[in-house]
Amino acid sequence: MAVSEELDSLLAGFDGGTMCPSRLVLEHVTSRWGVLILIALSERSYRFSELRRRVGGVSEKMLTQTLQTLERDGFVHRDAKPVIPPRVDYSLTALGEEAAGRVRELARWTDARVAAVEEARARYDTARREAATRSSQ
Amino acid sequence: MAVSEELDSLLAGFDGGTMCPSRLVLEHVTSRWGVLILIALSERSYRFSELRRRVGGVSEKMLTQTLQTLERDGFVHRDAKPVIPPRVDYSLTALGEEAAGRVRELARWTDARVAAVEEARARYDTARREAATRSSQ
DNA sequence: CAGCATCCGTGGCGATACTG
DNA sequence: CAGTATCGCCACGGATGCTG
Repeated sequence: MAVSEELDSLLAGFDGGTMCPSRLVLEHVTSRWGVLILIALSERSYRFSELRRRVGGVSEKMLTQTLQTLERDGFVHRDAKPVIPPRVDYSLTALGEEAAGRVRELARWTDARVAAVEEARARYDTARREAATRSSQ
Repeated sequence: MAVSEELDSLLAGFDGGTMCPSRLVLEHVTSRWGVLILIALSERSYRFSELRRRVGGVSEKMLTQTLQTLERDGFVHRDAKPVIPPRVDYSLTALGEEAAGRVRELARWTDARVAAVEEARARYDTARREAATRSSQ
């Protein structure tokens, strides 16, 4: 229904025998650290360790790895200045800004709705608990 | 900068000692199968095996697991009819529709931009290859 | 049909050590 | 400082078999 027959290949997961490319891209963008890195870089450009501090809990390895994936996909621009000590600035490309905009929308919505989600969880948990005690009687 | 100091706790990852709740919710919504399930259910309601066919590549286990997470978070409504053979319909709640809307936006954008991403990858790969041959000379 | 339980492999991810 | 390289765990997720 609706207006979205164009997402068929994404949902199908295959594009004539091989893995659907758009699903791969979507997984990069929605990956655990990809989301947070895109949001951080949509604020401003960051140096490597700045970014590591900004995105709480990310390991050095995952930061490197995710940045490389995002750079390869054309979302992130890596500017390595040939100085000592090394200095590398990361920023979003035009493509990255477009993606980050959507991701931020989702993140902002999530942030706004956390309370509603936690209420739903409480209802779910008590409902399950009551069902459990009832069946054990 | 910009308009988004409200995402600070999300980026920090911690909310006064414990894991930030909004990050958990975001991870559920952006999880590998969560994204695709939300998109599918935004078309219409689906029965379990219907949904399994609609979302290509998802195993029965992951479909069950992801649906339970989304149901607990209040995104998905589970309607189990007491009939034989069993029939269970899944649909989005109002909260789920809101989330799915954002996710769909991202997915549609991704679908539209796959070509640009693949061009970026080609540029990245050839650039790296040239750098490699140059350093091996 | 719609699950749940179990086993089990892969790789995501963190921790550590080393380099330019 | 900004990485690369290596090791190792365990959790995500697939395959199989069983139940109401």
